[in-house]
Amino acid sequence: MFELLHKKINEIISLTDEEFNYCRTAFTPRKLRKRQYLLQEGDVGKYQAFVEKGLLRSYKIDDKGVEHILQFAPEGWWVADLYSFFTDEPSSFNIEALEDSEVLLINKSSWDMLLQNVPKFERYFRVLLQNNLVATQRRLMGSLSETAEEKYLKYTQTYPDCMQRVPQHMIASYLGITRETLSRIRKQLSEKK
Amino acid sequence: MFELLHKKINEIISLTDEEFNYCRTAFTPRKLRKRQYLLQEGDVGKYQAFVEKGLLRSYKIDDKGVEHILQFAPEGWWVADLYSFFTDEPSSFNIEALEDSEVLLINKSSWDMLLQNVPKFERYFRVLLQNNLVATQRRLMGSLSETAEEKYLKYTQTYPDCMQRVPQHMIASYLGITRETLSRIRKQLSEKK
DNA sequence: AAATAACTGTGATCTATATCAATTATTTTT
DNA sequence: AAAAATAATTGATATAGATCACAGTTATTT
Repeated sequence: MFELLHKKINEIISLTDEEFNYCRTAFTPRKLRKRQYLLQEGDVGKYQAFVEKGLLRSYKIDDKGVEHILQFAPEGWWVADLYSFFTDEPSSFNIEALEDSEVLLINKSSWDMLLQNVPKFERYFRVLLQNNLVATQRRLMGSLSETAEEKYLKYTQTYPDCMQRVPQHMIASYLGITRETLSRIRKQLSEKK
Repeated sequence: MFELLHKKINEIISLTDEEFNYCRTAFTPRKLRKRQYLLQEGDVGKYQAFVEKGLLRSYKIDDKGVEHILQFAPEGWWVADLYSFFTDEPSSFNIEALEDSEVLLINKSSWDMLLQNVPKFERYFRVLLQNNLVATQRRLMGSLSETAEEKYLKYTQTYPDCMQRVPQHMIASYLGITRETLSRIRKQLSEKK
């Protein structure tokens, strides 16, 4: 159950067996069925989730009722509403399993304890955030400068595995375009090459 | 020279005098004249900069030659190309002073030493990154769901001080719209109210 | 295996914002 | 204070992508 987490942590910091055994106790495993929600808009995002198996997405619904996907989280990724988690404010995000999934949940107090007892974890999370920030900045710059087609090609090339597991209209929502536009782009691409 | 940095660090972690004195040695002060560059596209971003005085921006130029502003950095903010800083790859960003400014620079090896000698800094940077990530995610979601007018109102309300110090066409570039569109939006807003 | 629900494709039309082009402020430099 | 550079405004026109509407597929559920 904790193999992938262990492996991922080890890529960034090295833990003694004792430290990792303590770490285990901080998490609660949970299984999710396809379409099950880990967090719904309006609730407080009490957990950060590490995905051991399956695939989740976090998204938000705007004033006009349109969904916008912030993140897909396949195996080995973290997903949460960080703002809600750290402030205890109600979340504006939804987090939903797109496949039957297994996640490891950590709540705020366990997380605080973990950092206190194994300070190396400050570094682990710092590195994760750093990488996530760089990727999010790229996505933002791209969303301001690229055409719909460029975005589509970029993300299917960057996350080919993940994009294949996800329905097209969600890819569109992730890219910030409509499903109709994405459908037309795919048609064009298949015709020209 | 180090007052603001000291104050800002203290908001997140508490340092002994000894620790802060060590911290000082990690930074090099630098004055920048208006329009002077701290980093140019193609060079490696060797420093993270803390702004003690003045105002900088980081931006990127896309394939069509259009500028896109990632960040304005007034007093108390950090600015850098994190990707280039951590990987030593050439940067695709430019960082330019928009006013005469004073910054504190820290290079990679000093930064590594600082984290090694004062591990509390892991937490300081983790918290900075966390806040930055949340803000960048918001900006991304906004860029996908809001109209040009909504974006304009949101950012002038969120950063009123900063937005007033910056020429209009740069606000437009930050929002991801053209200067013409911004000009028309401002006209409408001034007419209707 | 039907029935239902979820997803994808395609045409017709609309719209917010971009682009192009020229004019008028406003700063900055000499 | 004039000249030069930079920034902002305004009009006319173009366009990428949105919206609407419906038909055809593919998955799930009963």
